[in-house]
Amino acid sequence: MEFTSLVDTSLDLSFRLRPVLEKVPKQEVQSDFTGLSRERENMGVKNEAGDLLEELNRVSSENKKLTEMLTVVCENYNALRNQMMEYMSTQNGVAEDSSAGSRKRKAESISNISNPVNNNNNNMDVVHGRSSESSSSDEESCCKKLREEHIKAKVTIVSMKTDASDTSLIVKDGYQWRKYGQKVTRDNPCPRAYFRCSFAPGCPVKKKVQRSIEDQSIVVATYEGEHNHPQTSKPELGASTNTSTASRLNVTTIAGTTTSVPCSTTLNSSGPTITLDLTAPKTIEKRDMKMNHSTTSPIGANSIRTTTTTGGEYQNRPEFQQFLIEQMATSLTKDPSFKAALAAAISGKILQHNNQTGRW
DNA sequence: CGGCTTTGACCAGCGC
DNA sequence: GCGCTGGTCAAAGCCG
Repeated sequence: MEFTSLVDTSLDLSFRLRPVLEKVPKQEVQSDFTGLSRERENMGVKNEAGDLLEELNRVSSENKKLTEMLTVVCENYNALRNQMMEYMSTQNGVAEDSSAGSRKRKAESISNISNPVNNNNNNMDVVHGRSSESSSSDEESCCKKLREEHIKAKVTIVSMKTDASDTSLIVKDGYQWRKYGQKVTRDNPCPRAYFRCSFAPGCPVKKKVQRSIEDQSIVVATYEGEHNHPQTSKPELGASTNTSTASRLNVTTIAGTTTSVPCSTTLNSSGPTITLDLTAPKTIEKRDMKMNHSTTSPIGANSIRTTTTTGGEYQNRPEFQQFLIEQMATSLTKDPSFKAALAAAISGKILQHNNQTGRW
């Protein structure tokens, strides 16, 4: 799935404004407004119209910039993704993930992925033994990098704001998970929980969940692999959670307390990052809906950030996309400045229509 | 009783 | 080779 179709982050901020702007030259709109103000002989209205017009122009230009930036981002992303897909398609004999098996089998599987040539020459390896290994060290190094890239290509990171007092490490994402381990890592005192998808026996997807060291109210889930089965239930991001133990958990969000960046799009080295508020749509401000190509916006309360290296499976969910669209629409309609701009555009449209028809 | 979580032990990879 | 670290296993216990 193309990123552009993944989430329509163009926002179409001018989905009401653009037609007006395109059909009505700015100068014409301005004259319409000044004409309107003259007719009413009301300076206050004139000033207000001027402000609205100024705001409209500002929003329009901002949207234009955002659209251009997004276009560039999407083009770059799709180019990279196409390259990755080409590489993936050339990887013949990519073994099925053997995570459910022993580590030994896993190692063999990785070997098959990374070095199909050697795999096809097992006899040679047996014959030449150690010399074969040493002579191919460079090749192994290269394949190792490719293998890492292959794995990373399936990695999706989702960070979710939860109640800091909640110690559970559960993210309800529509799938059924079975916890198989927990570990305290060196760089983070908060334990990391390991989950496997338990819905389908052969599903290779694994998930690591750990609280952010910077903000322990943020739960970071790392998904590895791709599901080979449909979603088991509708995700309830930001809500009380997990599939199997939801009744025992209380991962709640703190609605209405955020001053975060609710919806921004960033681009890191590995792909686009979408940061959006999933729990407090009323707090979204239009000025925050700018793209930042160099940094990831801070995650405040009640926000969720998803980072996909290449087309992670999570954002591919129709529910998630619908959620994004609804969030964007809601945030826009809640924005006073957006309303003002929209009102100005509608007024301009009405005036244009009246001018064309010659009646009010 | 089956499925799940917990948790200590084990193993492999990596750096020194 | 050794120690550290992350990832996984598997036995024990819990829960519906």
